[in-house]
Amino acid sequence: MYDQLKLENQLCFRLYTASRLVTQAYRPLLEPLGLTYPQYIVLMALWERDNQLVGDLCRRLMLDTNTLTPLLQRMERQGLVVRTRGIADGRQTLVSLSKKGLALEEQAKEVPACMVGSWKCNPIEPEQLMPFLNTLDNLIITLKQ
Amino acid sequence: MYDQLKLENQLCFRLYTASRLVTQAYRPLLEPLGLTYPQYIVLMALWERDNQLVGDLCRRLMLDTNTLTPLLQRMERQGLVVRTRGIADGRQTLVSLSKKGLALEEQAKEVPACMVGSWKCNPIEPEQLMPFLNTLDNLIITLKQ
DNA sequence: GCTAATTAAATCGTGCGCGACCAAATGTTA
DNA sequence: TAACATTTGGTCGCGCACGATTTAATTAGC
Repeated sequence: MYDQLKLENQLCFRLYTASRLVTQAYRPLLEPLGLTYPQYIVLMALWERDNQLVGDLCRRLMLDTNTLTPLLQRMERQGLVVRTRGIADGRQTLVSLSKKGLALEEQAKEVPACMVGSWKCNPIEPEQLMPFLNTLDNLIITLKQ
Repeated sequence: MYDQLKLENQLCFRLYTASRLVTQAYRPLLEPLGLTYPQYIVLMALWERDNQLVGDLCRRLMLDTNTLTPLLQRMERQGLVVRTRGIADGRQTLVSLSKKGLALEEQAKEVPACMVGSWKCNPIEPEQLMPFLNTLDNLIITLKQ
């Protein structure tokens, strides 16, 4: 039995588990809006800036087209976004918010506070939050190369 | 545009992205062993303690049977584990390492060091590692309730 | 001893992630 | 302008995740 193979010594297992549990925790909050978690982050990107190319969203969310294209197609079927072919460049697809997608922002603005409010005890000391986020950002930057 | 809906302010988006990128980073290391990342963590659990019930693994990995059962079935088809019905209690399924699964530990023991070694720059300051892991653990404990 | 409730695992359906591959539009070079 | 390379999205297949349901074995109540 090698120490470096123990689950409790794994950074990766913690990240994997925490990410899954956070997504699970969002589910009851997003279900009333008819959204999955990945759909929610696509909308967050579009609420920040409407009318983005598929490629823009890929870079912003660090997802490849083989993930985003079907996701956006489902969202179009649900009437959350509209996809239109680029006029200048016929290869491009422009993703825009529908009225319904735009209106959802009003309901979604309560979600982050509800999430934090649902915790019985605070899992993150206030003074630990920024270092924690910084470490995550450094990890993302390092792994993105 | 609400601040609390900006992607850059989201803990969840960082966790989601970091987890995906870490799993991606493991891929080239695990592929030579014929393993996916979830299969790797199942094996880590079994290398720590062989002969566990499906339910034991569910609790240890915080995954439900509807994820683990098909995963274990694929691993059995690949000859990594053996699944046997409980003798005392016929409802149970005992998961054990095959010879091949046991032998893989020798190759896998290099994986964690290879992972760290592949980073161009160190994303985590040594003195930040423990607080970072603690925060992840607190997050997991809070969300598991 | 029979039935009801509980428990353990399996099954089913949907939605991601992602490697591998493909098609169309655009650029580039000669 | 014909030939080739590049860019942009899309398609396909497989392996998770996970809610919901089902099946089979055990236990509890009467």
